[in-house]
Amino acid sequence: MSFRAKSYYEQVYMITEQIPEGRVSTYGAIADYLALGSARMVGYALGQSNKMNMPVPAHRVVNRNGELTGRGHFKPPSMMQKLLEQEGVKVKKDKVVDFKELFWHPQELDV
DNA sequence: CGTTTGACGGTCC
DNA sequence: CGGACCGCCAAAC
Repeated sequence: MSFRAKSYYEQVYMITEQIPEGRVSTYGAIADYLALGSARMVGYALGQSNKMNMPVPAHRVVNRNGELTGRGHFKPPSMMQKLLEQEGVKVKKDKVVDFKELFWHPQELDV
């Protein structure tokens, strides 16, 4: 996949939308794939995604530790965990269970 | 164009 | 285990 052309944010949105259901990715992984900014850029971009029309599954993006660090930005902070569990991702104490197994790297798109 | 702002990551203590 | 710091860098103001 070779996006480029759009702003850094849009690239983040597109990548995030490609995250398969029941899988999770990390800010760092996305930033690494884009090879542009750092994990902060991804988190910042996702923050804007809320206000956009595109239904970006931001709940599938967690930090490199598998923790739902961004849950505080959802309407009900518990929504993030709820959505994940609905997709089959078990969450315990704000952490994704078997995170490394469910971890999805954007690089999968190139393959 | 300088300053502020982050949903991170890693290190240090 | 958790708090303090620093580095990262695009976008909004």
